[in-house]
Amino acid sequence: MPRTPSGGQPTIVSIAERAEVSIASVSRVLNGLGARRDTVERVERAAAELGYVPNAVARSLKDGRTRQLTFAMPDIGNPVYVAMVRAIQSVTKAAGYRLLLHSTDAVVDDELAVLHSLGDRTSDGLIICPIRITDEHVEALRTAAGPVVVIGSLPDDVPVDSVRADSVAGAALAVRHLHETGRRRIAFVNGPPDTVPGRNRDEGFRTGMAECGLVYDDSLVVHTDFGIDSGAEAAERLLTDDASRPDAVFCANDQLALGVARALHSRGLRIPEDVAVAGMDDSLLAQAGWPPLTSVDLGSTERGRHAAELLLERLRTSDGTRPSAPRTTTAPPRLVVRASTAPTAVNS
Amino acid sequence: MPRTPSGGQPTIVSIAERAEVSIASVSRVLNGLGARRDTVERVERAAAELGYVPNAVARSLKDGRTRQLTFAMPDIGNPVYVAMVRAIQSVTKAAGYRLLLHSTDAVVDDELAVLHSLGDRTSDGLIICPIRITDEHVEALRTAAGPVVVIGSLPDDVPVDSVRADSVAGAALAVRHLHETGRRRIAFVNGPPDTVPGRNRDEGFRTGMAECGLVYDDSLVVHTDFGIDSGAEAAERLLTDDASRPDAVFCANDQLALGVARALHSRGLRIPEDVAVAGMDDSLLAQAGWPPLTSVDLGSTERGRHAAELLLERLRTSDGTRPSAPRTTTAPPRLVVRASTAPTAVNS
DNA sequence: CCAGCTGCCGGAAACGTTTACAGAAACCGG
DNA sequence: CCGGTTTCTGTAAACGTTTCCGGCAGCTGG
Repeated sequence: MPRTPSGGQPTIVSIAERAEVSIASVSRVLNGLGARRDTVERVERAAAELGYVPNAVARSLKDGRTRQLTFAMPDIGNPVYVAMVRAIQSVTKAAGYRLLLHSTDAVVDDELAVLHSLGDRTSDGLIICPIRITDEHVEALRTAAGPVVVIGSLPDDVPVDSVRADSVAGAALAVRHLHETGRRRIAFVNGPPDTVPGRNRDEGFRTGMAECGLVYDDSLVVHTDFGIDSGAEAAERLLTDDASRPDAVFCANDQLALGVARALHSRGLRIPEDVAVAGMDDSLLAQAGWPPLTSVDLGSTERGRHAAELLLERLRTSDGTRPSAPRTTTAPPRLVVRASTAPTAVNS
Repeated sequence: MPRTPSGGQPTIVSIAERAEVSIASVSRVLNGLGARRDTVERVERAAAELGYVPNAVARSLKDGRTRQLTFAMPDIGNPVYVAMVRAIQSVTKAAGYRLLLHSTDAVVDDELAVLHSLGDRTSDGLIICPIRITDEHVEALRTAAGPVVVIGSLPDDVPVDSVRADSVAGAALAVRHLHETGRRRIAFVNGPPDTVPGRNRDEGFRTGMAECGLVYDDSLVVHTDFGIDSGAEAAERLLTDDASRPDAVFCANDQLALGVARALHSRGLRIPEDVAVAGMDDSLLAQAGWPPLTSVDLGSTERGRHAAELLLERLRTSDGTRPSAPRTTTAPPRLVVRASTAPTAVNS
C-alpha cells in the first residue's frame, strides 16, 4: 500500500492523536527521555502501527545541524579519490554522519559553488580537494560559512585545516629508484602544468634528476591530461626517434602509466627489459595491467582518513569558542616496487 | 573573518531589519516576485552586504522537497557504477537536483536501511542498484515512502519503475563471438552464484554454449568474487592441467578478466594466440591492460540516464494523483571487440 | 492533613522559510 | 474629488521537530 494516501507521511502529531498524549510526550519517548511506563507503550505502539519515520529536515532546522558532510572531489572515476571516499566514509559513518559526494569535474566554478553552498546549511562541514587554488578559492575559504578541510596544498596564511601529499618527495623517490635500477634516460609524462599536482610532480622530478646527477632534458618531458589515452599519445611522442628512446618513463599517475604501457606493447617493446615504467598513486590500476606497475603511494587512504578526523574534531569543538589555529598534516610517500621496473640482467 | 561571531548566519529577518521592510517582502524580492523598485533595491543591497545565503533546510521544511536525490550503489570503486553516477549526475543536475551518493558495499542491511531512510525526507527520491533481491527488499520497495527506481531485475509484481540490463543476452553474445573466432574449449569465470548478476550471466553462458553446440563442462566453470585477484586465482585453477587447458576464458566482468590476463601473462601464455579473453561491462578497465579486452557493454551509462529520467518523471507527476503503472526498460547489450579475442592464424 | 518534593505532562515558543489574506497606498477614469 | 481597480505591503500561519516552563498528581515526612 502506497502509504496513507490522503495526508502524507505520519508525523509526531498523528502519533500524539492516536496515543492520546501531547506531541511533547511523543518527542520525549521517541528520544528516550523519561516517561511513564504506560505512556511509553502507547506512543511506541502508535509509532510502530503508523510506520513513523522522523522527519530529518524538521529536526535539522530545529537544532541547526544536518548530520551530513560533503566531500567534493575533482573526478569520481579516479581511483585515488575513490580511495579517499572510502576512508572518509568509514570515519564519518562511525561518527553518525551521512556523506554527500560531489564531483566537480575539476571545474573551478563548480568548486567555488560548493564552497559557497556551505552557507545553505545543507551539510555541516566540507572536505574539498581542489585541483588548483585560485585567489577566489582563498577568498572563499576565508569566508566559508562552516568548517572546511582541504586535501591539497594551501598558501600558509589561509586559516583552514589541510592535509597534503608530498608529491615532490614522491616523484623524487621514483626517479631515484629508476636510477638505482640502472636507468639513465628517464622520461617524464606529467599532467597539466598549471595544476598543483602537476607543478609539484615537476618539481620532484627535477629534484630527483639532480640528486642522481642526471640532466633535465626538455625533449624527454611531456605535459598532457591525466588519462589513459593521454598517456598513450604522450608515449608515441617520446618514441618517435629510436635512437633517443628513453630507457624508463616516469608517469604522474597510474592511468598515464597504463597508457604508456599500452603504447610500448603495441610497438613490441618489452617492459621492463626495454623500457621501465613507473606510475604514481598506487591505485588499483597499478595491478590491473601487465606487468604490475611500480608506483608511488601518496597515501590517499591516509589523507582521506585524516581529513575526516580533522573535520569531525572541528565539528565537536565549534561551541562558539574562538577558532583554534588551523592544522596541517602531510602524508609521507611510499614507493611500491613491482615488476615494471625490475632491473634487467644487463643493467643490474 | 569567520562570519558574524555572535548571532550566526544572516537570515531573512536580519535582512528585513536592515532594509526596514517585512520578512514577507524580503522573501518576495529574493524569489523575484513583484515589488516596488525602491524595496527591491534596499533588500538586495542588504542581502549582499550581509552575505546572505538562503537556508535550504528551512525551505525544504516549508515546501516538502529537498531537491536532493539519492543513488545507492553496491561499490563506489567499480567503474560500472561510476559510469552510472556520471550519467545520473548529468541528468539530475540539469533538473536542479543535488545527488547524494551512498555506497552500500553490497550489504543487504545497508540497502534496506537506505530504502527505509526515504521516509526521513532527506531526499526526494531514490535510485537503487541492489546486488540481490530478498523478500525484505520487495517488502521495502512496496512500502517505500517516496519514488524509487531500481536498476536491476525485479519480480514482475513489484510496483516500482526499473531499468534492467540484459546480461543473459550479453553473456550469450560473448560466447557466440568466441565460438565464431574458432574457440571450442570456453571457460567461464563467474561472480557469486547467489546474486542476480551471477545467476543471469550463468544462464546466458549456458544459452550461448547450447546455441553453439558446445557442452557445458563443470570443470571449466569457476565461481568467485568480482575482483582482479579473484580472477587471477580462478585462472590458476583453470590452468593447472595443461592438457585440458581452455582456449578461451569468458569473464563475468572486466576486473575478473584483468585478473585472468595477469595469470596468463605470468605463465607465459599469450593473449589471444594461446588463450582468448573476454570480459563484461566494457568499463574503462577494458582498455587499461594489454591487450585491450573484448568486452560486452551492458549499457551502464544508458541505464543510469534512463533511471534518472524515470525518477524525475515520477517526481514531476506525483501531484497526489494515483500512481501510474510502473515502467521497465531494458538496455540491449553490445559486444565491443578488441585485440584480446582476435582470431589466431591457425583458427581463423 | 498539609507542606514540600519529585516525576510527568501539556502548552507554547522557536528554528527560517513561503504564502494566504487583508489592508494600505497608488493610480485611473469619470 | 471620489469610487474602483490595481499594485504593493505587512501580519500571521504553517511546515515537523525539540525543549523550556509552569502545573498537576502522587508521594513522603511531619
